Amino acid sequence: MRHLETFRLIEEVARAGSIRKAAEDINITSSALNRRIQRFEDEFGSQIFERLPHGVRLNTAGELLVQHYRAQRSDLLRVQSQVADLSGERRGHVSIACSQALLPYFLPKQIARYRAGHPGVTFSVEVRDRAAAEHDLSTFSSDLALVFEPIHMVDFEVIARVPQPICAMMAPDHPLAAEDPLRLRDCLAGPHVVPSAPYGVRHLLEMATRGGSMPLSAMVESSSFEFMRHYVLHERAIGFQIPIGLMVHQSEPLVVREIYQRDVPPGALFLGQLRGRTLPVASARFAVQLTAELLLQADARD
Amino acid sequence: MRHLETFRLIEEVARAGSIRKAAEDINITSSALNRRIQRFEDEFGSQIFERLPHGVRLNTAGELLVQHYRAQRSDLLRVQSQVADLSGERRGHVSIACSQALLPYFLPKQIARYRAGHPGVTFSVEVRDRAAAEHDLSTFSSDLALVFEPIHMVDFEVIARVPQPICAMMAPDHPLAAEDPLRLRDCLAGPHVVPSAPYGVRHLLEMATRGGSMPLSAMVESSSFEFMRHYVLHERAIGFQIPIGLMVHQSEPLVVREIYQRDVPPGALFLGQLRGRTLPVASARFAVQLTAELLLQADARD
DNA sequence: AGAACTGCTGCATTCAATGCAGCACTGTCG
DNA sequence: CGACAGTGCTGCATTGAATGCAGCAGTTCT
Repeated sequence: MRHLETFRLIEEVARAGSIRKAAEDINITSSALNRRIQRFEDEFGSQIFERLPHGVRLNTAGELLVQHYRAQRSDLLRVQSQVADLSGERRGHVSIACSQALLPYFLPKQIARYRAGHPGVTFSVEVRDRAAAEHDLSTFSSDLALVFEPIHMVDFEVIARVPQPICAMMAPDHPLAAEDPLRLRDCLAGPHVVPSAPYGVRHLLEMATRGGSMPLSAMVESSSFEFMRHYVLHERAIGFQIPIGLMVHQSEPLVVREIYQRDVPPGALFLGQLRGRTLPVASARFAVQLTAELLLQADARD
Repeated sequence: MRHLETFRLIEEVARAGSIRKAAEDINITSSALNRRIQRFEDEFGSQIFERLPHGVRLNTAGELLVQHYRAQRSDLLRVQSQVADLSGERRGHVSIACSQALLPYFLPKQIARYRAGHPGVTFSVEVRDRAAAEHDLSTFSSDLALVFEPIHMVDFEVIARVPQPICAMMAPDHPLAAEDPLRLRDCLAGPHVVPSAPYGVRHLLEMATRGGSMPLSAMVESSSFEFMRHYVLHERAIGFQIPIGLMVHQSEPLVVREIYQRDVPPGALFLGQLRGRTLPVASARFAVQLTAELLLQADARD
């Protein structure tokens, strides 16, 4: 336990970029902090910081060490959670990095449902684009990632995967509101708004229009799906989103229509964890619940 | 680093079965040790020892914790070894648990060859039966296991696998020395010596004779293959061993003959590590060398 | 009943970790 | 060029957490 303290100091120094600055943040003297780091480097057998004229920076050994300690800390949490679990306590914490689409409906409902059964479990939910979500997994700052169309997948171990067709959203009086099938070219012919670059929906739209006669020509581009959802009600425009981020029976007068799948191939929503990691009980159980629910939704759409 | 000290104490107490006894072994007072353990349990949030009238014993939480710390310590060694490696040092330690057959020829040669290239690397070799070898992996007391016909394979991740036919060994003037093919029933008709129960060779012989007309009826049973190898030269008996434990051109006048494979199916020699573990560089490199050599030997026999 | 264990705890001591002040050095800016 | 604001590092005195000592309460075995 105590040792993780030393590691916290190391992490703090790495973050601050200077021993003195880190010492201020932690409220100890710089000399004490300096000595602890020197002592650690002695015991460890190698420098972990390179000394620059304007501070310090982790060297390769340091990076390796930080990675080790993060894994170790998370594993200790897992053990504690397992111990709590075997005394029937069902305590713990679940941290999730997810795409925007999960924020309004899906995750709140799922978390509330889980907490109804296990009130001792706490949650943290962070919005991340698909690159950042994977990064969060590998730094152990999130247990689970729930993202649309992840990119690298190297550290990402897939727990569940459900297809998500791209949908168009629009005002009820939009000319295309009743069109069937709804073609992509018709959507793009009129005014439309698209998500900004790092998002999966944008990526799929790019792929679909590449080489085609009808390019993307968005009048508004945004990183917020919530903004776009509201925007299409004001200017008669088309927006794009995946079904899990939209409710069928919602209060707003929004029409949601699946785009003809030949025009835009459906992407997939991935639930994943860091490859090879053993999750704490609470996270593992919640992942099981999510998996079941996702498969249920996928079946319902067929 | 320092924290692993506390863990060493915990391990010591678990081994000794009593705080006072452990304190004597470590040369500190029992009160100090007692307090450290209590403090740890406070920080950890749960008891890890159950207090019995005659001492203490790890409870379930404790077992979980010990497992965690062993993994953590070994991972720290891996990091240190990687750090040493990136400064070009090629230091480290490789610990191997292996079957007896590897002791006389194979491992000495392989280790010497490896150390010729990397003099900074040290080795430890422990003889283990196939159950114990796997246990050594899961307690992190060995990096690699090289065993004939392992049993459980749950924590055992196979790195390489080579078939090893059962061979009969005998004096040059034994009546069966020139028999071709050499049938198992002929071997068992005369006096023979067999390995004791936990060994793979014995297991395969049992399987081969089960239900057959010619049962095992060993006059001598031993846990030492070296003993058996020498014994067959004194009384005109047949012994059994796998090829890797025997040299073709050896000084002793011993005849080694492969038994007709329809009579006794060949077993396999497995090189393995703990499932999911990342080995220190030295161990990983040595495993690569072993794998190459084993495959070479397998090809040579075809 | 007494001896020999066990884990646990109050009190004094000790030693490792800390805070303070100051040194040597580097880069910046007037 | 020189004052200045940074940096990491170190000698010395102080402090506080960890230790040792002695003793308690409880159990088991002789």
